[in-house]
Amino acid sequence: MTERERDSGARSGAGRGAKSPAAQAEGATRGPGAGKRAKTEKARIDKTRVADTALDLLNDVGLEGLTLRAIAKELDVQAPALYWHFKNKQALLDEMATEMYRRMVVDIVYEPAAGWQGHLRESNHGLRQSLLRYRDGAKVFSGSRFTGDQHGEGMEAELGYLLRAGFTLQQAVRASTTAFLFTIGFVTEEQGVSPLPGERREGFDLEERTAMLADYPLAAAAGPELFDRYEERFDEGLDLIIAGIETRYGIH
Amino acid sequence: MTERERDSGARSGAGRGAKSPAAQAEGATRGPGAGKRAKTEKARIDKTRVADTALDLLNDVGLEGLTLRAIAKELDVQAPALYWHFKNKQALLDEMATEMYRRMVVDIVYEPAAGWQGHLRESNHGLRQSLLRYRDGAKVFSGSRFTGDQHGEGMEAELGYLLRAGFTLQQAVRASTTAFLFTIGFVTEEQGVSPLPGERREGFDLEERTAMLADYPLAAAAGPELFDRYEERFDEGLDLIIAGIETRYGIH
DNA sequence: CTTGACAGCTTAACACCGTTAAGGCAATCT
DNA sequence: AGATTGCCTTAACGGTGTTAAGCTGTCAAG
Repeated sequence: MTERERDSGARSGAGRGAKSPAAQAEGATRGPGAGKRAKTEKARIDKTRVADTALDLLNDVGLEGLTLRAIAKELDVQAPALYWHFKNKQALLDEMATEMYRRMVVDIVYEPAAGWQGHLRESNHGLRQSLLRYRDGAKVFSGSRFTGDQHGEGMEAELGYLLRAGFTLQQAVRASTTAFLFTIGFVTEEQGVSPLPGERREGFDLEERTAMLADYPLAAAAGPELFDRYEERFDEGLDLIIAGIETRYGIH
Repeated sequence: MTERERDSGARSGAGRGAKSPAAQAEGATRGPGAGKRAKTEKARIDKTRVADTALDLLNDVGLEGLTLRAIAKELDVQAPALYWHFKNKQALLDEMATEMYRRMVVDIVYEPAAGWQGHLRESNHGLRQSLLRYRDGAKVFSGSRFTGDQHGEGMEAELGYLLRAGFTLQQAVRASTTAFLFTIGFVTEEQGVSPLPGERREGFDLEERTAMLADYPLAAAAGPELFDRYEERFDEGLDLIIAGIETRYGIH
């Protein structure tokens, strides 16, 4: 118990004759259709449905409020039931992150003629949008690891694209991870101030900050460039990185 | 209680005739000297001593294990005593982050002749080193906000340096935050794999990963460039960003 | 058609968490 | 000397992730 254990090691674990649950067709019995989170229907739960529900709930209550009991309630189930499908809460969060990634891959559309610069821009734009779609999305995403190997496909495509553009494998990895890590850092910070697009967390009054930093005029003047105009600043940061890749690797 | 409240608003708060505690000379009574965390001596506690102790403890138990009861025990005190000095746990974490920043500022030495590129490199190197000094350092740091305005000084110096090198204020802010956010993202990811220099978290076996991604040869081959060689990769990412700043802003 | 197995849930409970309420004690001020 | 007040203690509350054990419906084998 000293360290979080993750799901390394044998998967046999806790139960009596535990066997990992089989994947299951969705909404087999009736499926109310487009209705959001139908509370009335008591259907079987499975890994995917739990993750979906948890992602929905995340936007209402945030990461702190995302308790197993709350998720279970949304599913018309008792909290320990979740342990049949997940080893622990972290495994559920991992599944949520994986699901976020799946949706991201689906959402991104690549303009064929945009070149590797456009490709990198599009994938990181898509990443940011995907993270912003959920409250505390960046924290959930970066605090978890993907389950399975489905992320391999997206990564393979991105690396392949860069190699064909003339990158070495090492250059391709370093270029894309630099952009990736910037995006993660950016959105983490962004959501610390603005948890969801349009909302703004308390205690981030720009004028108040300016007043407090009156002794440091430059730092004070930097306010809007630090806690506002996220769209523009993200684009600019990404452009800086892309320009650096062009210059340093000599690929245009 | 729906949202974390932070210490916005009136600082009067909880107590009966609460008055914010005065800063206090350290180890007034005896001060056992260089001994680490002397458990025997029962001295007065204050904000700084609590944050120091908590930072020490952090390296032993990690962010998850950093409970108020554990911190209190280390200080030979009961947990609720901490509420005399801090509004809540988040305020304590904020103080820890601020203390991390203070130590960082002290540690960084700037080579005068290095130019703005060297300046940016040095400050981000210093930031990374400071975060790596504590288990979950990046998470603590990026999940908190500074108390007071002491960070204004460092920011003022950095921005001033860039302005003198020919940057506009906007360029200076965007250049330095891009590097800053990359560093935060990088170390967050790094500490997810290697919580402290030398240690490595379980479940991150490189060979295992390679085997799992056998269907995706590029992604598989990228392993060492994703979960190893952090020093080198950080330098490279930073260089990419600096090169981009040079190119895009035309300042060399 | 009965009988077992077993997947998938429920109920009960545990240890621990952050936090609050109330009171006690010692130093300081009047 | 008496009151004040800074700083800490004890007790307790509601909530958390997690485990143990038992119940129920489905479904295949006899």
